Parts: sequence; structure tokens; C-alpha cells
Amino acid sequence: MIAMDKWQVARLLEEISRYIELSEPNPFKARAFERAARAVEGLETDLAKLAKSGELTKTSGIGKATGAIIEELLQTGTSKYLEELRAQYPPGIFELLRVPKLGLKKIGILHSELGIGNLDELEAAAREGKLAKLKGFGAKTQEMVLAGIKFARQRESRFLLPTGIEVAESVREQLAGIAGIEDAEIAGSIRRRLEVVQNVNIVIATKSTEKVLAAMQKRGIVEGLESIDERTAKGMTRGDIVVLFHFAAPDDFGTALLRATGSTEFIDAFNTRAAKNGYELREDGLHHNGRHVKTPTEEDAFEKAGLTFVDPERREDGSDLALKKRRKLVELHDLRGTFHVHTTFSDGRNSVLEMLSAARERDFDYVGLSDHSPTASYAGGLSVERLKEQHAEIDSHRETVAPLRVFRGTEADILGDGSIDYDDKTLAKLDFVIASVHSKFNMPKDEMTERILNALDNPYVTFLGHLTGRLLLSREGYTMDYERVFEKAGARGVMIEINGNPNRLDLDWRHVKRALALGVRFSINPDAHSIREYGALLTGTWVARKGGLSPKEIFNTQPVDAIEAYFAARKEAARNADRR
DNA sequence: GCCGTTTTCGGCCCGACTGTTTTCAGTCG
Repeated sequence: MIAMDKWQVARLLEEISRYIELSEPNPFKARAFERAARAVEGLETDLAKLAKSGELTKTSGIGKATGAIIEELLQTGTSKYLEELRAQYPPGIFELLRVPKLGLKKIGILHSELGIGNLDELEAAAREGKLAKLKGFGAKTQEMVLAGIKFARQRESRFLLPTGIEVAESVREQLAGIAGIEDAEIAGSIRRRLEVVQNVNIVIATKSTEKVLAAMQKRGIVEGLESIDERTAKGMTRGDIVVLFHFAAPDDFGTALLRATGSTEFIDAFNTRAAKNGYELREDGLHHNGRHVKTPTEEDAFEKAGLTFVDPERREDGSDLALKKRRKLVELHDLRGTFHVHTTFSDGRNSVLEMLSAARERDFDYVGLSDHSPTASYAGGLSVERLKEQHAEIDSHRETVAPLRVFRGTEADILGDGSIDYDDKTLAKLDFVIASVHSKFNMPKDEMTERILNALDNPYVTFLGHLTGRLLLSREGYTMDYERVFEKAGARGVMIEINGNPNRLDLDWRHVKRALALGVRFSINPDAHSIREYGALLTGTWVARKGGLSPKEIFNTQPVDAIEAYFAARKEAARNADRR
């Protein structure tokens, strides 16, 4: 029998909740299953043991019905109720959620009234004007749906960087056993660590392209693999991800990797500079005054052409080729601690102790907890009383997690007028304050700019959180005058967070250069809502590297004493600040 | 469906926004 863990059980409870919301007028029934899922996730004791003892329903949020379903899931791996719900709807029904502004209620109506169960059917019905006639729908909704379908489709063939890396790694691993392949490396925008990517590029070093290609086809490394020219082959994986293979002789592998990594702009800049030394990158390798030059590694290509090596992340344009020395970019192991960590006090999935223990296991010297503020009620923002309780809990764990040092913070909402969602007295009790926008995203540019500038005037603010507010592949960032924001942040010593959540990667690396020039310092933060999400520090590091940041420009590369002294000094200054 | 209790049904987290309404429902964070 399949042993189900609490996370899998929670996923299935969520699925039930979604189905219920499609058909059930009472929204609280769906919410009850949602709550049960949260309750299961938050369990400190083993779910299977708890079920065995018959005390499941003693957990708040789990009642008679949900308890029985959980037991059934644990015993059989599925639930009759869930199977019945699944049978009532087409399998692709939830793909409709990818259309913005379409929620489960509207999807439920579309299915029951028009039998719509996927994007194609939705598009056909909207084009025929059938949507506008439904109750609760209208002409505008119909238009919005059509625009939304376009939006969803555009994003179909684009995917987030971590997905790209996972797919690319898995394809590369499959190449390992093929005779004749001497080396294989991931290239393209994935190697450049672009936040959203469109295809996978892999460079293969081999002396017998045809033989290798045949072996790859035979093994079914990807679907529909076929050569598109002498040196390139193309296939698909996971349904809709295009994989390009670039073949090169081992002696030309460096040049091939360089060219396949791009960007086009960088390669052009490379060639312009190399030409001055008589060198040229060609499809068939590096050439010096028309004669072939061996470049088994990428470093060889840079060196022979007389150019400074540029890390792949920095190859969006040619600017770093002008540097005399290779840029020293920050690396994950440079980080000594981090901030912006949530716990079960607000919307995190792990307790204070779990998050602290995980930070210690990662060998951090320090970590700063920051749950939401009261206005973020949907995320369980902390009242002043709850904040006090959290402080007491943190204090009770300090010895347990030593030598890890714990800082007490908040991720406080920047309210509509730019004020911070706690009073000064409360803020003064914290070691640090991350100020973030979580509401009223669609303000006009001027208003949003003033709002952020106002927040920067609060002397207790230490960091600006996920400044642009973008959600990759789903939401554009806020409009604001970034120049003015960076200027003021720099002048007031407020750091800007580089939020490493792969859905955000915010600050956008494109802003980093300008912010740095205006005196802004950065902190790489995970915005972790679970232990696993400390992993976002790696993705955050990529953003910093893409922005060209070195360890000294990153706050959390500093030792704990420096951090503590900085917070203390800043708080002291805030207390003394004139705040009329 | 769950919870709590003012023991057997009423409330459940909420505010902004938008479109469809003519006072509200659905979506989003």
C-alpha cells in the first residue's frame, strides 16, 4: 500500500475543496476542506499515528466528515467522495483557472450552463457570444475572458527558471550513458539564469554527431527528435517544452557553449571586440585570421580572443566585456544568514522552532523572522498581542537553537497612504522592519510613488520587500518612479530586498545597476513560508549575480555582530528622529 | 463542513475592486 504523507493528504483535501466550490452555493463548505488541509499540514505529530489513535477530530479544523475522508485517504490512497467529484467534471476543468479573473464560481457556472470544460471550449463559447448571456456575466466579462485566454496561451510555452533547470538537468542526465558523447552542458537562457525561459539548450561534445543523434532517437530522450541542420537537433519534452541540442567537436566545445549560451547581443559584442584581435566566433569554432583555433573550454575562447571572462548570468549585453578583471559575483555560500521568514503565526507552514532549527541546519549564523502585520488579515497578520506572544516564543527557543542568532522582525504592510501597519511604539520593539505593499496594486504611478516614498520616511523601516510586486507569468509589477524610490532609499539607508521566491525574483535584476549607483544596499531574502522555501536563497543569489552584485554589496554576507550593531544603531537613530 | 455554545443553530477573515447590478457577487491578495 502507498504510504501517504500529510502533504499529499492536504493536496487531495484542497482538490475536494476546489470541486465543492464549483457547485456548492455555500462557500463555507469548501473553506472547511481548505481549513482541514491547513490543519493537516500544520500537524506536529505524525498523521498516520494520530489517525490510528482515533484522535484526528480533536484537531481544530478537522471534524467528523473530513476526519473520515483523511482516514480513507491514508488507508486506500483515495476517497470515494473525491472520485465522485472527479467523475462529475472534465479532467481539464481547473486549467480554466489560468484565465485571470475567472474563479471557481464562474467556472462552475460555465460548466453547468454551457458544458465548458477546457480553454478551447471556453474560447469557442466566448466568440459565439454565449458568455454575455449568462447570469452574472456580461459583455465586458466576455471580452475579459477572451483577453485572458490569450494571456494564458502566451504563457503556455514559457516557464519559470527552476522548471527549466529541472527539465534541462533531467535531459542532460539521460545523455550520460550514450557512447560517443564526451561532454554535455546546459546553455541558453537557462544558463544565463533568466527568470522566465522559453526553451532548453544543451551543447554536446562529440566526434560522431550522426551516431549520437541516432542513439538519442532510439532511447527516446525527448519526443520527436529530428535534426534541423548539420549541428542542431530539436525535440519536445513534457508536452510543450522545446529542447535544442547543439553538437560540436570536442575541440570546439568552448566556442559552441559560448554561442549557444548567448545572448545574441553579448555574442555580437564579443565578436566586435574579438575582431580587433583578429578573432571570430563561427559555427565551426573560433577562427584567427581565417584559421581554426582549438577551444575545448569556454575559458579558452575568452582567453585566446584576448577578452575577460564574463559569467553566464552577465551575458545579457556586452557591458562586462569592457572590464579589465572578471567581476566577483556573490555566491550562495557567501550568505551568513537571512531575513524575511514566515511562521505559523501568520501564513507560514512551519512553526517558529521548525524555521529556526532549519536555519541552524543550514549553518546560518543568524535568521530574522518576519510575519505579516494586522492589515494583511487574509494572511493571518499579527495583532500587537500576537506579536508579543511570538516574541516570548522566540525567546524561549534562543538557547535551543544557539549558536544561531535570532532577530525579531515583521513584514509590515505599506498602507494606502504610505504609513506602516504598526505604531512606532511597536516598531521600536523590533530588530528590523520589512515594508511591503500587499494591497491597492493599481494605484496611478504618482500616487504609488508617493506611497513608497512616505514609507521610506518612517525611520523604523529597514528593508523594502518585493518592491516591484511582480508575479512572474501572472502579474505585472506596480507602476512607480523607481528612480525617485532608489534615490530616497539610498539616501535614507533603507535596503531593498532581493526576494528569491521563484515566482517573484523581485527586485528585478534589471533595476539593480541603477539602484546600486544611487547608493542602495541589498539583502537576499527567501520570503520563506516553509522550511523548503529557504531554497529561494539560491534563486535570489542568481538575481543578485545577474544584477552584477558582489558579496560586499549584500547586507546578509556580513557577520552577525555587524548585523546586530547595524540594527541597534538604526533603531537608536529612529528613536531620536523627529517624527512630527 | 466545523465550531462553540447564549446546547442545536448561526457565523465562519476581510477589504478593494470590478462588473453587473439597482444592492450584490465574484475575484484577488
